[in-house]
Amino acid sequence: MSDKPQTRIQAKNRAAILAAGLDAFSKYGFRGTTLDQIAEAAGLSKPNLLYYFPSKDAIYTALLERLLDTWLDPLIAMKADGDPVEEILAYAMRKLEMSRDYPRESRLFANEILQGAPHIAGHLSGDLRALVDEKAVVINGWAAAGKIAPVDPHHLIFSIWSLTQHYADFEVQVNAVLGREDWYDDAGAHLDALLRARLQARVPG
Amino acid sequence: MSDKPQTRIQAKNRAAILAAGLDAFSKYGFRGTTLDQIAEAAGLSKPNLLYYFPSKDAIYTALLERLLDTWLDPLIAMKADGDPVEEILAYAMRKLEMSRDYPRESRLFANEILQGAPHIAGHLSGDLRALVDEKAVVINGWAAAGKIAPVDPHHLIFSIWSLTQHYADFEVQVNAVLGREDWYDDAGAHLDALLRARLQARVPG
Amino acid sequence: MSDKPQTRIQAKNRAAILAAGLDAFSKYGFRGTTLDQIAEAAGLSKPNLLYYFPSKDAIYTALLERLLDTWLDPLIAMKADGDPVEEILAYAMRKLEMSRDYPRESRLFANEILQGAPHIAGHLSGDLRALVDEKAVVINGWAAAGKIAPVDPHHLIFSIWSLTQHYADFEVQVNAVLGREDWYDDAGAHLDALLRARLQARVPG
Amino acid sequence: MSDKPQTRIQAKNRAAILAAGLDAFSKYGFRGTTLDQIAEAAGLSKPNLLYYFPSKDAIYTALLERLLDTWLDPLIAMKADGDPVEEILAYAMRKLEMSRDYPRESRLFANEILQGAPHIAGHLSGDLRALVDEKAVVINGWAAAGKIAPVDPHHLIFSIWSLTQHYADFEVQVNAVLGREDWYDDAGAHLDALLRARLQARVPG
DNA sequence: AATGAATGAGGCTTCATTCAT
DNA sequence: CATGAATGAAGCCTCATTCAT
Repeated sequence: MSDKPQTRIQAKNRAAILAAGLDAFSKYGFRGTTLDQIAEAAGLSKPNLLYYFPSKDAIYTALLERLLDTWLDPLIAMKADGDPVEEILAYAMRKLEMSRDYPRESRLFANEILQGAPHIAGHLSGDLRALVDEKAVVINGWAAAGKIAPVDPHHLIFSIWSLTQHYADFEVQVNAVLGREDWYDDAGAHLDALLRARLQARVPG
Repeated sequence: MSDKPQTRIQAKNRAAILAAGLDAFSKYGFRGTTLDQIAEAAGLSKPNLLYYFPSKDAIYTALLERLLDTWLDPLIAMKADGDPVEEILAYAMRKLEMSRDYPRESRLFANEILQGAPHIAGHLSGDLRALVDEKAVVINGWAAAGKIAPVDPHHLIFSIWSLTQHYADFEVQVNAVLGREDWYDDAGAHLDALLRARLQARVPG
Repeated sequence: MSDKPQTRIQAKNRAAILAAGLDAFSKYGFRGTTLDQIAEAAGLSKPNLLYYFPSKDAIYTALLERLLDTWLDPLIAMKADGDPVEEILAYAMRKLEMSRDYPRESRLFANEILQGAPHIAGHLSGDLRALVDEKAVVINGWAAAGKIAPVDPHHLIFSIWSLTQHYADFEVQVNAVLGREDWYDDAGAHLDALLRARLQARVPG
Repeated sequence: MSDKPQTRIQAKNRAAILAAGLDAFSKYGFRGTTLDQIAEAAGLSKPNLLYYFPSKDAIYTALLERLLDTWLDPLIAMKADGDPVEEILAYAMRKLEMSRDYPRESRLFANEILQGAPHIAGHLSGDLRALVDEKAVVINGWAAAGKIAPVDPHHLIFSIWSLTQHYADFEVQVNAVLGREDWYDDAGAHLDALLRARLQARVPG
């Protein structure tokens, strides 16, 4: 948010702290993470760490804010003037990619929500809700135009969230059940088929 | 596991502790929960609580074990000799009901998995994997018999898990985005349509 | 001390408690021993144990008193009218036997003294001192009569105590250094030779 | 072991902690000593104390290691090329001096052994045993050369240990029985006579 | 910009003892 | 005689944060 001018060393240390914090918070949760862990992983002493961020909570909040900055980008990128099915599928695929490329961020977010979203409740019922409502209008428009099968747009979006984030948030379970870790392409194909079938379903009658 | 005979007071207090523990652990995670919270909610002093369970971990583990005892029941109940589409949809609906009726259990499980499943890693790659593999054979059989569209059975099961558990695990987000809490029927209808479309899809060509 | 009439079961349980207490206190010290340990080893519930002895301290004190009842017997048995050298040597041998036969009692006593003798300080400067002084007179008499070499009687008695109790109190060290546990006869022979040489030493001149 | 460079304040506080710990552990044993006691005596807060030593056990272990570093020095100093009787007597006198000058260390050691030597069992059957065996060879050599009377060297060493350490470990008893505390010279004279008589004894026949 | 030192609050657990039956 | 239930006090240790330099 705030863009204070930073020296190079400041930028480097702040980045190291955030990286270490992301690692720890996504793995152990807020309470389960200690400043010692973060300081150690960031290569700083604890007081020095607190020179960059005033408190543990500040690190966590900074991570969450940074996350929210990009978390919605894939949905924002879904444009009304594209091909409806492809737009929706592209959105789902972007989300799946994020689960692959940024699983820690996904788990950080999941943790926050699980705990009741204490830090971002406002964001959820504010920015997020507004964006989803806006995209719901788009989706309803596509359905009204006969470009996709009629569908509850909110729950469609929830479905895309859950289907994709699952691969990051429940990664250990996926790995354990499949017995291997190279399942990404299969997941993508499956997701494509699942959504495509639904969006192109003929209305009975 | 071992069912020692318990006095009435023991049964009552153990139940109170487990109830309080479920509440707290599902909300704050293992580390974020304190024995004081649990003791207070259970109406016991802290040492008295430890008279019934030897440690914080023991409470958590007992909850997890109790959960795992029933967690897989819906999947187990999916029978090879029923109507394929209806069996799968019934399974999904049972899972959705569980998200409605036992959201704390779902969040407890989600928390455990998010942290890397430290307590139940063995269960995941043992019992769970075996059950899923077994059901995958059934699903593949249905597809081979032309009763459902060909589908990756493992990822289909993951989809059902994620789609349904999402409503428990991300409940605050769902509520915030929808602005209301009576969305259960809509979710069910959406889920039904989504899966039905996929299972009955005609293979192109 | 107090000889209250006891039922058979009372006597049995008191004995079991004292046996278990001796075992534990001699091994872990007063603070390092828990009532749970004693109760478990005695085959009683903790409240039941406290029915027989009102407190942990009472068990410890009872053991100490029982010990003191016999602790001085070997010295008491050293008689002025016997053969001086043989009387003294017999005393030393009786003490050595006690180290072999009652090492836990010896360690219990050593522990108490090491801690500053909080429970038996009075006994030390009372009964014990009187007895030692009395025997010192006897020893001095023997020396004056030319039956043994002149010797400081108090320090002679200290020597016998330390030389013999060492084999009980420092048993693990003795075993570790010797690499075997069947050293009792050697210790006896050594002790005999050591004291005999001193008592029969010709006064130079 | 590792001699990390320490700031002056570190050296001071570590020394204060070790001094306080020695006092307490030698008096009350490991279990009987509390961190509060040590912290209070060292003039530090409890968490600050734990800033210097990671645990109660670490303090105890550090004390024990420091003790073992010098505990054997008197025996090591007994040289094969000196006068046998004087070497042995000098050893005994050095040990007696240690009982006078470092009684707390002696009691700390006695406590550890009494409890079964949980921290230093390895040392006893390792370093200690090797050293004693080595000196036993020396003593046997002296006896074979006719310089001292034949004697079991291991038990001779045990005798010296017990006779001297007794004055530290059982100090309260010695004081109580003698009714005074200035007995050191008498003890030395007695010890000298006792050992000298044994070492110079003519073999009968 | 950085660190060594310090601490108050709290967390889990133990334990001697008491209460009620 | 005996036990299940309960507790207050204390013990070890952790941790976010502050202080001093």
